This record gives sequence, structure tokens and C-alpha cells, in this order.
Amino acid sequence: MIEEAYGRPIVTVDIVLLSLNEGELSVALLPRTSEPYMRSLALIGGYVHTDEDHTAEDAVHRILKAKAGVEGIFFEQLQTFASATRDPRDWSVSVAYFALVPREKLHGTADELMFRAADNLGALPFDHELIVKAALERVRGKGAYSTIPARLLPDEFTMSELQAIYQTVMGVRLDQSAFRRKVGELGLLEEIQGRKRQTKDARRPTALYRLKEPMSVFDRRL
Amino acid sequence: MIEEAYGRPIVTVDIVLLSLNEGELSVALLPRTSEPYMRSLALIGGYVHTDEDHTAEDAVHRILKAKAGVEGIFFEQLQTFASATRDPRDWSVSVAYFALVPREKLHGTADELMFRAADNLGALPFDHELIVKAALERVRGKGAYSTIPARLLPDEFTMSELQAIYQTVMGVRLDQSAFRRKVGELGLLEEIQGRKRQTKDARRPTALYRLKEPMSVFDRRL
DNA sequence: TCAATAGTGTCTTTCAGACACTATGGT
DNA sequence: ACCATAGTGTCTGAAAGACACTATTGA
Repeated sequence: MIEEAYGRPIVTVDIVLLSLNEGELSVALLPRTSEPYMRSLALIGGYVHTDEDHTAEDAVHRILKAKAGVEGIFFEQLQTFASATRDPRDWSVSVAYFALVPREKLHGTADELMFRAADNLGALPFDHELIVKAALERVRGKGAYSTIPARLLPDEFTMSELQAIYQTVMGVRLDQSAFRRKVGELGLLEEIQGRKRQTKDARRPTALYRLKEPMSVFDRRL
Repeated sequence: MIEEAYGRPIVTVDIVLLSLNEGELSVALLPRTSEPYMRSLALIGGYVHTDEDHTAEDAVHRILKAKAGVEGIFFEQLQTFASATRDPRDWSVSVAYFALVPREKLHGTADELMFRAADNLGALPFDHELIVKAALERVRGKGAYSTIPARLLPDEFTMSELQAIYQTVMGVRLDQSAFRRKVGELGLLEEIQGRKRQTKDARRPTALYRLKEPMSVFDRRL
């Protein structure tokens, strides 16, 4: 069998970086700096560098740091988009990831980075709209059964903030009592002893929590 | 930005083809016909042919037909495995799929095809053990919430056969009454009117059913 | 003491699991 | 009539949702 008689495709990674912007779940976009679609807003992505990236995840780390200025955030493989026509240059394979970052982690980072409300972003180049759609479905679906949405919060958060994040991500109202009961039964959080307060516009101080595990999946909805 | 200064990786698809063999969930393996690992049993797979495959799914169709002799069966993208070292030849991207086929569909097809019990297959080349592990987790996990396991049965089946498949895939015993109740409430099946009987070693004839939708996902377990 | 959020108690409904029951028809 | 499997009815306990209640403290 003579294989390798076929041209090798382009291999890239694309990242749907999600954060909270003005209370809305939003997608990070970056103006492209090369052809095709130069200067159009597109997903964060880039070629796999076969000399320096050992795995596709390495490429994600490298690109998140170089293009978005963030490190150490949660990401997960989403789906791979592969076809002859998704990229005008050549047969192309894009291994897509989604990532979550707390708004607080983005300060003096990439200035070019734009956040656009996930449900209302304009046209995007390539098949990036499809990729975003898949990411939102995944985050909303799996979100209800995992601690994924908590990755939009800083390491320490209040119960109310956690509930608010789940409501935003899932797009439904949750009952306070049931929410606390379930979070407690699942044993996801540890209370931060001693410190409280976290003044906002509440009078009464609130307990602070952090996740026990970086990421948990369960079989009940929150 | 000068891109494309990097070598392009190899791009292949690998397929975890599952069926029922002697009552056990089993994986189809094929002896490799080329180096590396020539003659070792491995997953069904092959290069993406950039000239004839328009998408990765096209490659799956082509390879399933050519190497396993099956057409028109259910498959779904699983995960992509990409690293510098998973293939000794070069930096390699494998877009992995899992597929389900009823035992009855495999007759005069590929003679070389071997079925090995999923929980007890020996060592496999490349990272194929990892791929199989991911496929089993997916099928067992998502299986409970979808009609995926029904794709191991012929188009027409009895309620008992359906229950048995779910039990085999999920590895648990299910209550007959609850199972029928839930399947009914979800409205997954349509009864085949008129015909019954389907003699086995039962005395009483049984109703036959088929799936309404090729594939459904729900949020209750069966 | 009041405003505003933190946090709890409890009722009702829904659903899963267990299990016993009835139904059918070939032998 | 018997028996193996088909198919149903009903009880119990767990968990979800709704909603009202109490608690705390800064202003």
C-alpha cells in the first residue's frame, strides 16, 4: 500500500475563549494579522508548530499566552473541524478548544482582544460561527452537570456569585434553596475559614468558597 | 507573520468500530498491512485523502467501506489525538471516531476483521488503547442518555432486546417496568403494526419496534 | 430600625427503583 | 394445564422545585 501519495493538510488550533462581559457570556475575538481575512475579527488560533509543540494542547497554551496574554486557565478540547473548503488556502484541519477565563485575569493583557456577546456576534471568517455554536452548546449543556461555569469566577467566590454564573451560563433562573442544597450535597466546595465580609452592596457578610477539585462532573443538574 | 515555516503533520482518522460478539461489547481490529507495526492488530483507520475526501467524515465512510465492508452505519466524532510522538513516522493528528454496527450487518464482509471483547483486548499499537478507552467511556456515559446503544441492534427489535442492549452497554441490571415506562414516556419508538411473533424461546409473541429518530439524546437515564 | 442580601425549613410534585402481579400462547 | 416470557400496577423513598420564613449587619 503506497500511502502518503496525498498532500498533507494544514493543521491549526482554534480557541473559543469565553468570559463574562457586562453580565453576558462573551467570546474573545482578535483581528487577524495575515491573509486570508486580514484584519477581520476571528477566533484566537494558529498553526501547530511541529518543532516546538509536543501536543495540540501545547499549541493551545502557547497561543493563549502569545495572543491573549493569559496563562493557567481552564480549557478543554471541543471538536475537530476538517474539510477541503473551510480554509481557502488548502485542505484544513482545525482542532477546536473552548477556554474559560475570569474577567479579572484580563487586564494589561492583549489590547486588541475584543469581547462580543456570545448570542449576538456578527459574521465570522472561516467556519468560526459553527465552532462558536458548538462551544456554546457544550458549555451550556455540560455546564449544568459540572463545575465548568465556576471557571468564569476568580478562585474565591460567594455562593450568590456562583449561582449567578450558573444562571447566566444556563440561561435559567435557579432556586436559591435548592441550589445551595445541591452544591452542598455534591461536596464541590470548601469554605474559606476565617475570612468573610467581601463587601459588595450587601449589609450582611458572606462566606467565601473555593473549588475542591479543579473540575468535577456529576450526574445531577445544578 | 511568516507562518508555514513548520512541517505539516500526518493526518489520519481512526475508528473504534463496536459490535456485540458473544453477548459482549467488542471492538473490531484489523491486522496492519504496512509499517510501522505491520501485521499487528490495530484500529481501523487510514490517511485522509485530500484529493477525494471532502471532509473527515468522508474519509470515515470510505475507510469503513474499504476496510470493514460496511456502509450506512452510525458513527460520531470522538476526540482528536495529536502529538509529536504518537506515531513514529512524524508529528501526527488522528481524528478518532466511534461507530456501532449490528452483528447481523457483518457477514461476507472483511474476513480479516477480528472482534475482541472491549474490556479485555491486548496491547495495541500507537495510542490505540487510549482511543478505545475514550470510546468506551463515551458510549457508556452517553449511552444511558441516548439511543446510541440501539444502533447495535437491527432496525427492528423487541423491547426485551433493547433492554438487554442497554444492560450490556451500561453494565448494570435495569428494572423491566421502569425501563418500559421511560422508553414510552420519551416517545423514542414506534411500534410496528400488524407483525408480531418474532419466535425465540418465548411462548408469547412480542411487539416489534423501530427507532423514530436515527439518534436521540435526552436528559433522563434509561 | 430598616434595607438588602444571606441563609434555612418545609411542603408538594415528580420520578426512579423494587417487586408483585396479570396476560398470552406454544407445547 | 403448564411454563416461559410479555407486559402492567402500585408502593416507597429520594430528590427537584416552589416559596415562605428567619438571620445578620451597615447605614
